[in-house]
Amino acid sequence: MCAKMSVLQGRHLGIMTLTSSPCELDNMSLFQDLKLKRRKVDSRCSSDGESAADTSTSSPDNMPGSPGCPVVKVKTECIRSSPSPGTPRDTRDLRDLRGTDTREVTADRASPDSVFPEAASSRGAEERFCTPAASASPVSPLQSHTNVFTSPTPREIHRGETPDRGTNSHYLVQPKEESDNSVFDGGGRGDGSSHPSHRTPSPSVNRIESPSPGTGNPGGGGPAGGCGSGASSGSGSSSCANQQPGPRQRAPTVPSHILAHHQFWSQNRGVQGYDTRLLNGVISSAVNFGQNLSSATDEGMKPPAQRVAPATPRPAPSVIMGEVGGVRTMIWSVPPLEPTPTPTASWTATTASSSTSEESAAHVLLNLRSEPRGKPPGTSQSFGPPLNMERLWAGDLSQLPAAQQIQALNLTASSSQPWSRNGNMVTTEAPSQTPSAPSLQPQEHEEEEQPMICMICEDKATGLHYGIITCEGCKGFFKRTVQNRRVYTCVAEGICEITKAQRNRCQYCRFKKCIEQGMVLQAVREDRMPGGRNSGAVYNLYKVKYKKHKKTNKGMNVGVGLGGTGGINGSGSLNATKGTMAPTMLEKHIQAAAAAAQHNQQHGQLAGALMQHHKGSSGPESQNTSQQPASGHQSVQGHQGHAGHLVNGTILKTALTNPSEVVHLRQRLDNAVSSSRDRAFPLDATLAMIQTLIDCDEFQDIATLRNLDELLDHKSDLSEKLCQIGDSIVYKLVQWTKRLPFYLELPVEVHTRLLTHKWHELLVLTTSAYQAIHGQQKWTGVGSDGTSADFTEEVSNNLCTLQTCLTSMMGRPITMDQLRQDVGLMVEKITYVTLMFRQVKLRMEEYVCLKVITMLSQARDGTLELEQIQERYMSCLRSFVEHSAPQQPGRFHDLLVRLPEVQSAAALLLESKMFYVPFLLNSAIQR
DNA sequence: CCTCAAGGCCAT
DNA sequence: ATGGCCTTGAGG
Repeated sequence: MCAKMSVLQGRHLGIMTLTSSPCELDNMSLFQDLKLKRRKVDSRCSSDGESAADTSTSSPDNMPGSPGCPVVKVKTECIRSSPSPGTPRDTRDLRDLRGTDTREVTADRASPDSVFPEAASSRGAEERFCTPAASASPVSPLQSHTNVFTSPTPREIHRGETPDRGTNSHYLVQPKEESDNSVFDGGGRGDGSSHPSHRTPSPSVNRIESPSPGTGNPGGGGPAGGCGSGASSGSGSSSCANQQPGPRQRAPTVPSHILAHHQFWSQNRGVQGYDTRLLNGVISSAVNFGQNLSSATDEGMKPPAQRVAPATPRPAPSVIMGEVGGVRTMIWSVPPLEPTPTPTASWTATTASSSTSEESAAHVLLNLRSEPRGKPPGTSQSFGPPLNMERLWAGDLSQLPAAQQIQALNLTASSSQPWSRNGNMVTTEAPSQTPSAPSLQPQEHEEEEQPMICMICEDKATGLHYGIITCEGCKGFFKRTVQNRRVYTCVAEGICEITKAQRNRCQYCRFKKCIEQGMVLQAVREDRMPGGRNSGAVYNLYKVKYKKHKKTNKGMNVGVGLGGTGGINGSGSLNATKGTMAPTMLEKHIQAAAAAAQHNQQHGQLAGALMQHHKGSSGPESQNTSQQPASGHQSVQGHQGHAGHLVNGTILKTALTNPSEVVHLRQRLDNAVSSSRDRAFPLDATLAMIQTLIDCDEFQDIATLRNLDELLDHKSDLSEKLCQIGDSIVYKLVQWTKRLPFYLELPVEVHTRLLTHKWHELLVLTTSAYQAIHGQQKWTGVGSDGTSADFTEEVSNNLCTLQTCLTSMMGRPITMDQLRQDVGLMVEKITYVTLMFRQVKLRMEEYVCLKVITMLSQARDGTLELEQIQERYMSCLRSFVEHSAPQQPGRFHDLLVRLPEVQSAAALLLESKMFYVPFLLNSAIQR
């Protein structure tokens, strides 16, 4: 039981109790502590081949080169698993540093350079990222580590062993903290001293000799080629460190559990904190479960009791923890010293210190006037919205500047000339790029071979890359970022200037600029096929652009009939085009089902109703069924390859630990042998599986607030109520997870990740389904025929309910206007989802399947295991639907295509942070 | 055959 | 990790 995770001793889910750490540690260090210990534990435990191999067979390019970078890098698997043919170029074998706590290693050295002076001396002229401009005083490694901590992406989850389960497989995340050789290495080819790589017009000049040393084989460059160093680095994360936060602040002595509790609810800015808390709660519970199965159902897992509201909030560093889309990123920044109560609404100080004020209470409850997410408080500077790369890789393209994405493909007269865009494009971000740089105007003399300027860094451009004119560096940077789904973080304010000299200082801002300037994600090929011209729309479009530009320079408007841009719809839902990303299992199903049920039009009516209220919120089903990623490449999952794994002890193990699940494993094995999608799911198995899900769902308990009367008592403390609700949500969701029949099939970490990613969708789905199924008694007058009048009436009803509840909770009236302004959109969206479900007459059996499917749908990082389980419930749902509603051949599809709407509503819930709203609505149903 | 925008390689 | 240089390969 080496992965005991003794640092986590949460008594129950609600409290993130980290008793093993000194109470003065802040959240950040606690979490870090946890991760580090966890990793050490893992390295000790990884006696099997995979983990060790993962460490020892890494490409030499991933070897740490020099220490001191304030970046905690996370190494991931090589996307292409071929071993690197080359030999290590760095003779220093630093592998002994791997698998150890970098913090321990680095903390002992006086200065990074003292260990590897040659590394320091080899710094290139061009500063690499992460290198503070004034790096005279090296940052303490420990301090540096706490600047940014990015936990591994799901992609980094490796099969191995799960010590705390005593099984032979683990999904343990192994963050490899390495010194970043990119920081101090001498690289710096972009210092200008090298020969410009500007492509001369005559290709023959460049085509000389060079029998490429390593590979030689032309085919080697193709997809089957070796795993070059460039491709070997997985999706890590890094950050720039233009600014270093001050030294860690010592916190006043506060009992750690109270501190943690308070910091979650009162300090974190909204959902991120909530996620983290959820995460920790899940981890705690899971560990409890793993350690003591017998107690899991009784003492250890009691619902959270009421807690005393935290005392005075301490001025701790602001920690932005958590994740939203795929990767957890933690940023530690020192808050402004002056106690400026930023309007960046949060549970922050207002919750604890101002709860006596009715105004602030309202503020807390309604989370009024919150600034855009991610905007650093105190910055009045105008710049583009923050780029959430996790969500970006999760397929949410809505945060991209849609106009610019389209602009990259749309050839309007004014903006189609990349040369001029460099100077003319009004981007809020990086407003002025070195004005001295010559802004080339193609105009009449475009045929003249003037050097092109990179639209990102103003280096010498080599042509059109991914949609815009860029240099080789930015081209490669963009390619690597997209290919590896890297997640960057800017520790400054996200407005770092990107020039040739400084482009490597902040990857986040560089990539952000790439996006803003119109580089096209979809142009990075998923299949990595070199050469040629994509026959896809993306390539054709800017091929046209380039050619037309060269030939006529006339303003032209190429119709962007680009299906691939359909993801820019603002909803961030499943239908968001994944571009280069392979469709998820869910999407495949939706597509397949769509093909079978194309004629089905039935819910356009309801969509129209919503559209009346929200123009621009496009119905998902209208798009997702027709879209395919730009490259039709789909990795064919080898089911057979996993059959052996299933046979190999899994069923036996399950039979011993969870006999009821054997039938499912059996089914899974069958699925592995022959594609389950085409097989009929036996009805009896279907019903059994569904009944299991229904039994473990506790629909009403999850969808409602039990103690609403207590919450409505405005005499009690508001923050307490909110804590209660939050505790309750975490508790219920975790309990539900642990009751799931496939709970034992997946490691705790995976469950944690799933719940962390999906909690808001699960809430919306549950509460909406509950309202759809049980709420009809209340509003008997509603015909549920999906008319606009129904929708309006439902929204009004819900708002009234909400108004009543919130007024009661706060003890002061809330106007409807205020309510509409702050939660109107969310309530409408949730109502829409509810009506959707009601319209299709959602059944309990279908709801439980959808819930599991929702939970298991991962944008792209889903493991095969997840997909298989999801597949199982897809088949289950389909089987049920086919049997229960044979007259509705399109029902299966109809149900699936509603999930993106759930996601969309959930996204609003996340933004509003008022996660209790759906519960209030449902509680009203009960009363 | 040429073009050129993909991806790969590999020294830094 | 970066970026200069190379190969690739569909399209013209």
